Amino acid sequence: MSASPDPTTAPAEGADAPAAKNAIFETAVRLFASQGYAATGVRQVAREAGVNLATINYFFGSKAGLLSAILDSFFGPFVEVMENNLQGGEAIEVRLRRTVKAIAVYIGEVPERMIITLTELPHDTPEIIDLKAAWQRRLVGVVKQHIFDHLDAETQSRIPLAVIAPALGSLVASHYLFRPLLEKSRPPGWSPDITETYPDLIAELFLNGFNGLREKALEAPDD
Amino acid sequence: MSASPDPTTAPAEGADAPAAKNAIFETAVRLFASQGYAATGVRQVAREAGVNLATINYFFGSKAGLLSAILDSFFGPFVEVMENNLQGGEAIEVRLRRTVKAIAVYIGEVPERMIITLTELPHDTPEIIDLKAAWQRRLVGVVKQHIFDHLDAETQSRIPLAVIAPALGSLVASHYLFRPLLEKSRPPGWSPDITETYPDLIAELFLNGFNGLREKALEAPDD
DNA sequence: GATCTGGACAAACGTTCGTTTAAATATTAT
DNA sequence: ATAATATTTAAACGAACGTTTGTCCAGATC
Repeated sequence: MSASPDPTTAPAEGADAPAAKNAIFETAVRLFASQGYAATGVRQVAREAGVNLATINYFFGSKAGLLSAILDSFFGPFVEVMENNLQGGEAIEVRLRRTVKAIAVYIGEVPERMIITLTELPHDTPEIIDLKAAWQRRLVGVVKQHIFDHLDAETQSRIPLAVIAPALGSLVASHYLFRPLLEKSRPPGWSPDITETYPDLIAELFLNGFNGLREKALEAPDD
Repeated sequence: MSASPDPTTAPAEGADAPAAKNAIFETAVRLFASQGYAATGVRQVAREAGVNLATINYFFGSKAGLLSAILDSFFGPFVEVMENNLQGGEAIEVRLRRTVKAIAVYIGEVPERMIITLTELPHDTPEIIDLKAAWQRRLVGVVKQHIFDHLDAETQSRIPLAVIAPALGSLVASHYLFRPLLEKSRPPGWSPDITETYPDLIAELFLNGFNGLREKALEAPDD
C-alpha cells in the first residue's frame, strides 16, 4: 500500500511541489472555472493534466480537497491584499481607494480562481461550507476592523457592513465574472480592452458611491 | 405511448399550468440555488416535488430544459423591469436611479432565480450557452439604447458599457448572492434586516458612483 | 359506447461518477 | 548497493447519473 502526503498541510501549489500536482491544480482551475466544479469530472482533470486518475486523490485527498486547495489559493492572497492596503494612517477614502485598486489588480491576475470561488459561494457543498464561512468571516472582520469601526455610529447604521462588503467584492469581480460570457456574444458597442484602466475606473466608481453615502442621509423610501 | 408537450412553447410556470409542473419548477429553483444545477439530480427534484421521475422530462424535455425555463423566468421580467424604467423623458440620473431601485426590488422577490442565473453565467453548459448569450445581448442592448447612446462621446469612452452594465447587475445582486453564506456564519457587527431599505441604499451607492464618473475624468493611473 | 389524449407511473437502459486497492516504478537517503 | 520513501499505474468498486420505455387511467371528444 502506498503512502499519501497529508492533503491538509501540503501547499496548494508551488515551485517545489511535484510537477504532477501543479498540473492537476492548474487544469482543475481552468476546468472548474469554465464548466463548474460539479460538472467537471476527476477523469477529465486527470486526462487533460496528463496524469493518472488516482494521482488526484493521492495529492489532494479527494475532489473536494482539490476545490479546497483552489479556494485557499484565492482567499489567502486576497486577505493579504485587504490587510496590507486597508491599514495605515491615511484617511479612510485614501485607504479604501488603494484597496479597491489592489483588489482589482489581484483579481485580474487570477480571474479563474475568483470565478470558482464566487460561483460556488451560495452552494452548500457539505465539505466546503466551513471553509468558505471561515474565510468570509476573516474578510468581513478585516473590513470591520480597519474601516467600519472608524465610522461614526450614524454612518454605520446608514451603510451596513452587510451591504458594503459584498458590494465591494461583487463590484470589483463583475467585469471578470461576466467576461467569459461577453466574449462569446460580443454585444454592439463593445470596447474590448479595458484591463489596464479597470482598477482605477472601478475604484473611482466605488469611492464616489461610498462617499456619497457617507455625506448625506437617504431620502425617505416612499415617494 | 404518451405524447409530450412542446417544452419550448410551454410556459415555465403559471396558474393554469398543471400542479405537478409548478411543483417541479419551484422545487428545482430551490435545489438549484442551494446546491447548484450540476450537483442536483433529477431524482432529488422529483422526490422533493412529490412527482414521478419521468414527469420532469415529460414537462420540460430534459434537465437542461428545466434550467432553461428557470433562466427564462428570471430574464423575462428582468428585461421588462429594465425597459419600463430606463425609458422616459426624465434625466438619465432619474431614470437610472429608478431602474436600480426597481431591479433591487425585483431581485428581492426572486433571489433564488438570480443566484441560479448568476452562478451559471460563466459556465459553458452546451445547451444553455446560446440562451444566456441571447438574454445578455438583449439586456446590454436596452442599457445601450436608453442610457449609453445619450451620453457624449467623451463620457462614453470614460465609462465603458462593458464595465457599467456588469457592475450594475453585480452590485444589486451582491446582497442576495452573499446572503446564504452570510446567514450561516454571522460575522460580528451584523445587521440582520436591511431588506426594506436595500433598494434605496444600493441605488444611492450606484448613482453617486456613476455621477462621479460622469463629472470628472480619471486621474493618471501612475503615481 | 368507442376513441383519443394529456398526465402520471414503475422499471430499466447504458454511462459516468468519485473513490479505493494493490502492485509497479522512480527517487532519495543511508 | 540497499533500504526507505515517494510517485505512478491499471483495474475495479458500488452508487448515482439523465434518459427512455411501455403501461395505465381519467376525462374530453366523437
